[in-house]
Amino acid sequence: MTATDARADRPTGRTRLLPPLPTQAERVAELLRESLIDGVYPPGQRLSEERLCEEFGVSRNTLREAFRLLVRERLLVHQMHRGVFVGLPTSDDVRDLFKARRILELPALRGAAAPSEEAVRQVGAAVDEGEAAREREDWWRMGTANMRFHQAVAGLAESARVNGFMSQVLAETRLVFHVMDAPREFHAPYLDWNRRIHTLLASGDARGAAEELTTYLDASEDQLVTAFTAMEDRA
Amino acid sequence: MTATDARADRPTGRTRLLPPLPTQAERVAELLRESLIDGVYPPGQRLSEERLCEEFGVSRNTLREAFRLLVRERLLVHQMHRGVFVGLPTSDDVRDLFKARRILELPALRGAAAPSEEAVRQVGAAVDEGEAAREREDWWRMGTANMRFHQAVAGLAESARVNGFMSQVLAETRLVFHVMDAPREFHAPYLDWNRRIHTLLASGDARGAAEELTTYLDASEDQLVTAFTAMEDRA
DNA sequence: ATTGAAGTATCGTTCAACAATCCAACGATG
DNA sequence: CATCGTTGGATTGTTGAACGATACTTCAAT
Repeated sequence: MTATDARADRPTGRTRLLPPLPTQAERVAELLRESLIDGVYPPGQRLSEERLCEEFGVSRNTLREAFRLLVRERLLVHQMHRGVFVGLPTSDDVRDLFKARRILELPALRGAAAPSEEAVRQVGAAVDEGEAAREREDWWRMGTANMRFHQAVAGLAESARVNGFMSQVLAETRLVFHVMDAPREFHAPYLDWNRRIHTLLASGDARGAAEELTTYLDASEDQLVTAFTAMEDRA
Repeated sequence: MTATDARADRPTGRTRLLPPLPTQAERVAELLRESLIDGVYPPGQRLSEERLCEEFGVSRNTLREAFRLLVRERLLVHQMHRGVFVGLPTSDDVRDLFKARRILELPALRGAAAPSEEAVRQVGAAVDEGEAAREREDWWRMGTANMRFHQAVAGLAESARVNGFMSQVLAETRLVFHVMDAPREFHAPYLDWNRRIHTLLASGDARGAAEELTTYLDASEDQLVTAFTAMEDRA
């Protein structure tokens, strides 16, 4: 502590107007995160520090900072002296993810007795986007829209932290879909469910919407878990 | 990629028997985390890289890796070219934290129609510990026990991810208590509530337990928010 | 009092080096 | 032939120093 500790020792209380100007590590993490949910790196694969800091043009230390972030989000797993690997979810993980989704999504939907106009609109927008993508047979965007739908449902809780948790859960769910690469026909049947849920929600029947979502989640989990256990037994 | 790419490129599928052997950055993060929830560093204070890597005996790079972890947990906030600061929650944060707690705790409690013996036992243990601490007038452990109670309630969901989210939320809540340093009389009245909730839960009345918890959370939030807004207006 | 121009301390990032550790391949032993 | 040490190479873990970039303070000038 020097004589004149010049630096202010508390953060600006002002709410950020300018975007926080991401640091390099955060930018690398963002790029990696998108690559991961896009399935660029197959689940279970090891990510070489040497190769990636070459690829991104950053130093090893910066890359490692980015790794920590994604490990915390469970997109990567870290093994001492072995390196980081793309997450490889198991059927247990699938079950746990759906437990978390029930906890996060259902109360958000039920609690939406007087939901904000904007939040409901976002749910509807995701439904529209999904149906449009199905029309165009753009299966990738359809899957993305489905994720956005569930993100919007959790968004009804109007909580920054709940939103953060939910996006983590959904990112990990993307990994699940990549383990068994069958995103096409997987999301398609659920679009109608999404539409139904939104209709009930918009009409004020949060209760009914929650019931629909419950059966949705049950069905989706069953489908995934059976596919997973079959795959695991085969391996 | 050398001719003989020796390293296995997938993580050991086996569930961890040996503890993951924490890396240095994780150990530093753990120490810092405990210091933060213990209130060693007052909320809002800036944490100097130079001073802390001296204090912990690690290099700056390693310390920065630890910082990333805690920033992600919202215990620290990071400002570009300014450094990291201990989180300084506002009344808005308090409200958001309670939204998240309602989402996480209430469904876990309600969904405990057939709760695991062990999970309920842990809830009871936290209640016992709290009352014992009150007896001894050990206010610090009493506060800790109260946190453990709510962690155990969320634990009824039996989901690793939900548990992770909950411990984050509670760690941040500790920061809230440190902002207005009044942990003593704050937790005391809630112990009886905890006892009541556990009794109802153990007797199979999850519904009633959830109602008790609802009023608990409402009261606690009100108390905190009013204290916070008063403090904020004064500043 | 306000503005503006140094000065300084700290952060952001890179680089190079070394120790620790894991893994594959090899070879010895039964 | 199978099993078990040993060894060598590759990768990660961590450090220390360096340099540019930025924000805060100081102080002078208006």
